[in-house]
Amino acid sequence: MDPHTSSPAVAPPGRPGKRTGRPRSAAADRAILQATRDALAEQGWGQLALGDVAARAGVAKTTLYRRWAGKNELVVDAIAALFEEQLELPDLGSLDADIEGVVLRFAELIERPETRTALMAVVAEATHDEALRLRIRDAIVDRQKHLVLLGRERAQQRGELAADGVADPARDDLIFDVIAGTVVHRVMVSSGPVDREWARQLARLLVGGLGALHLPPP
Amino acid sequence: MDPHTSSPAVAPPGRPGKRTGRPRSAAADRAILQATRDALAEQGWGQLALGDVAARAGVAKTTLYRRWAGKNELVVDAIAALFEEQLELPDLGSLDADIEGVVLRFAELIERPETRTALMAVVAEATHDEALRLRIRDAIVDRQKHLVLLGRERAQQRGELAADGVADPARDDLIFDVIAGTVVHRVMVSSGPVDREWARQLARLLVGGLGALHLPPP
DNA sequence: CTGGTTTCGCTACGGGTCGTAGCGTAACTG
DNA sequence: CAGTTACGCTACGACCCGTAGCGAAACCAG
Repeated sequence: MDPHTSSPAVAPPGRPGKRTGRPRSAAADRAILQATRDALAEQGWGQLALGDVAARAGVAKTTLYRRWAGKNELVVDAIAALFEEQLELPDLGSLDADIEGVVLRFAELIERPETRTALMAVVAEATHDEALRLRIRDAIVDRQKHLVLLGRERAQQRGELAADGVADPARDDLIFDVIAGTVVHRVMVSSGPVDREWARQLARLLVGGLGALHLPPP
Repeated sequence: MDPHTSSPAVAPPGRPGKRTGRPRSAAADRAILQATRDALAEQGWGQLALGDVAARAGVAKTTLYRRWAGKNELVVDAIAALFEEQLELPDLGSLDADIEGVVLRFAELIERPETRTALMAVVAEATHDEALRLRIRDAIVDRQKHLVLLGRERAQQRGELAADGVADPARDDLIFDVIAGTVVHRVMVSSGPVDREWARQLARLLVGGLGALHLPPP
């Protein structure tokens, strides 16, 4: 009972309850998600048809509907798989270089044709779907944010940033919104490239501005 | 010949060619665009049906299709109308205050329920539609960008920013991506409020970082 | 007033996608 | 072996899309 709560790409909870009957094909999961990404890249969100995805994956349409409730959930999982791997970022030695690295890594993901069309569309749908919003947060946003927090901790250890005794989540949120939002806007709206030079400028702007945050107002 | 090239909300080119026959109802245009915004706010992009929009507007479905090619174009015009009015921004006396004002004005538009769901969805669709991308640029993006450029010019006149002899469009683009992108990300992804305090922090970060842009690399 | 032109509302339609039901078969478990 | 669950397949009603065709309405030139 209660189907398509699986979302295998997000949370395969190793519940100890012995499952009986024929197990779900993990190969089918992978084929469906890959077919979803292919179709997204070729046709975009608007033209994406689940029947077509099932056909591409070599799977019956009913099989797809047994695992995902609809277009939104399927696409979130398909895209989230791209964000899964890269959870770490090499220490590049300075806050400036770390920000530059994070920016380039973000852009690397967002510039993919599958991600471009899917990410914005799913966020738009999430406006009227609380569950979808949480799913996006867990599967995508929090993973991005982790990289930003990682960079801040390193900078504090290096002494580049004042290590306040108390955490400042509001400032973390702001920095994250600036980095992620700027990259997304650059790619999606301005349609400009995110190359090393652009990333350097953004990093310089941020590092220069970070010091001004805790100063008293003039 | 060549229907729905009108887009009356964007460009009513006063072609001197005398039009004969029954003129198009301007009231119908307004009713359709308003009905589109209402339906967007209530149901979101995904559930938006053009037949429903026509019914809300008290207009035949065929009338709607004579003026707009499809969902994408209609929604762009419906949203663009919200961006039309506010082309100016009062001079608040300092770069810091001006940025704060621009941020609050952006948020004011983006936080509306119609805009939230429509803006992202249309940008997603524009990934595979060059004409739509240009339409969005003309109707929405350039108007936002104008505010940012206006703030920069004022700051240069005040002497807050060095008035280079040569313009630096790359820097303007960066600043615009930072402001607009950060606000959008804050509202759409982080789901956080854009209040005066948050705007103040972002403005402080930007003003602090602007000076570092033209320094030689360490 | 008359004829020409364009828009309007209305109805109807083919085509595509959605999401589900039903059935027989395949895979795995005790 | 029996029990259980997933699978492929077909079929279906429901919905929305976008267009065609019609007669009526609104405007303009003569």
